[in-house]
Amino acid sequence: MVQPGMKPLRRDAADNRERILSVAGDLFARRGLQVTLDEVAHSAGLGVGTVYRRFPNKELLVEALFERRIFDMVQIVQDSLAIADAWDGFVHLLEGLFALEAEDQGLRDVIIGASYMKETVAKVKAQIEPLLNQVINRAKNQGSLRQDFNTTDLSMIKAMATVAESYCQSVSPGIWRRYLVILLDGLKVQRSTTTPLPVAALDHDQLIEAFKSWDPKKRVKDSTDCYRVSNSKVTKIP
Amino acid sequence: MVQPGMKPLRRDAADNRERILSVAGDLFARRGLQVTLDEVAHSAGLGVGTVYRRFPNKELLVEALFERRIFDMVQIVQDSLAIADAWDGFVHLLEGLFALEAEDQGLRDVIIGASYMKETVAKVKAQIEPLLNQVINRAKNQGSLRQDFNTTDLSMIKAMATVAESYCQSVSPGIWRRYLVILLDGLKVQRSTTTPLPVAALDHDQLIEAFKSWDPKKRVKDSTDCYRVSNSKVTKIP
DNA sequence: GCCATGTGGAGATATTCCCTCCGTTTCCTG
DNA sequence: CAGGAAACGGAGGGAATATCTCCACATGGC
Repeated sequence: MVQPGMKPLRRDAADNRERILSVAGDLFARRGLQVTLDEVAHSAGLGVGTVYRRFPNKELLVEALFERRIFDMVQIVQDSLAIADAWDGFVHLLEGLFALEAEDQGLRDVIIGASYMKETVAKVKAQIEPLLNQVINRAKNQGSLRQDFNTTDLSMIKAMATVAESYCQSVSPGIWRRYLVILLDGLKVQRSTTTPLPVAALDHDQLIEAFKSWDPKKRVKDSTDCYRVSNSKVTKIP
Repeated sequence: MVQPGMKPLRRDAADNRERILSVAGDLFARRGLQVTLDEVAHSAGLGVGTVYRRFPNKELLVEALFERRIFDMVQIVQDSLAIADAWDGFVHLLEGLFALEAEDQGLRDVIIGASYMKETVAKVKAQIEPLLNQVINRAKNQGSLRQDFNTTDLSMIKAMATVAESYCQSVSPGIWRRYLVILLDGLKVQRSTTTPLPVAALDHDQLIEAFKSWDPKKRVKDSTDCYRVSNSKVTKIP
């Protein structure tokens, strides 16, 4: 990230920059891009001003964090096409794409919201689209994926698996896989039995807990790592 | 709603009250409880002050609109239990509950958010819960619903069907039924073929359109009916 | 025609978020 | 170790956005 013609950052500044990226990545993953840069600064044990010197505005911080990961999508789709069995390829596609988004609300906000990194996202989506169609049609032609499945269903299925995760992330991260399996069982043309579910359901108390954090007003000020900086020493506060 | 000991409202005031309820119901259904009372007033062709005299605050307006519909949930669950075939009862349950919520974002906000009508919602949920378990267990014992289905999955499945609708409501209302069928096909223990989908998928352009309205910042200022009031005459403006 | 009842909508109040500014502190080089 | 360039902290400016109040003015009904 250090530009060619620029002096390298002073050591403390470079450290802080890294910590900002790390903390922001955490917070965005947990609570989405709605997290304030003020809050990022606090969690990193820094003042807001410091964050804004390193990343002149929120957009640029978001770009620094997500640029790469957006292009990961392309790789996933290509990998899926390279898998010999059409159904396995389809499953690989869903698992790959959903994992990216389900486990990082920040990335989700970038990809489905139209506020940050519009052009990059649009470019990648356009690049991916024909490949998605190939994966889907291959599975339909094989007779494993239901005929009435449409390309646009992909986005909806993604939203569906993802929303389950977003409700439960704090309580049982990775639960989206449970619901993906149910969906896949619904997308297969025929099957004689159910596929075992890879993750346990929430229990009653967990469900209650999960719903609590769903109130938009009380959006959990989830405690991430917090740092304190003093005398050139950085300590992590739990 | 006219309290026993209170004078009835003047005719114009009574009319306006009705129009407020009707307009607010529409707007809340489409865009959720985030709709401003200022906006409700405008759409009804009235000033904000008028709305606030009739409903001293937003909470009370919300209650006036949704009190009944929340109790509809109980009826739906009871009906499901009365259906002879266990699987049919289960399907009836999902269709009934999801229809309520999927097609009215306001009601959804009341039921899942914890901001309005907390006590009422909590009471109804508590009342319903044991019945839900009966519906589910009956279907599992019958051997039609997958054994690993848990009561808590119900909330997640509901969120899943509902999120599809909330993306697409403006473009293809009722599309949640398409995804409910896919989910049901995934929840059945075994099946030899897929169940026909009751609603068409979005086409490519519709998907794009649907995603546009997903930007929280540009949340569609969807045009509902608007009224103009002058000389005691109310005209509807399209 | 009178007046209790109802109306409009500007704006007070509160909150939230992005970002700037500048007095102070820290690093690093000579 | 001293001096200057670089970095830091965090109060607060400014822009949105929402809820709700207030009161001069209009209206319906007796």
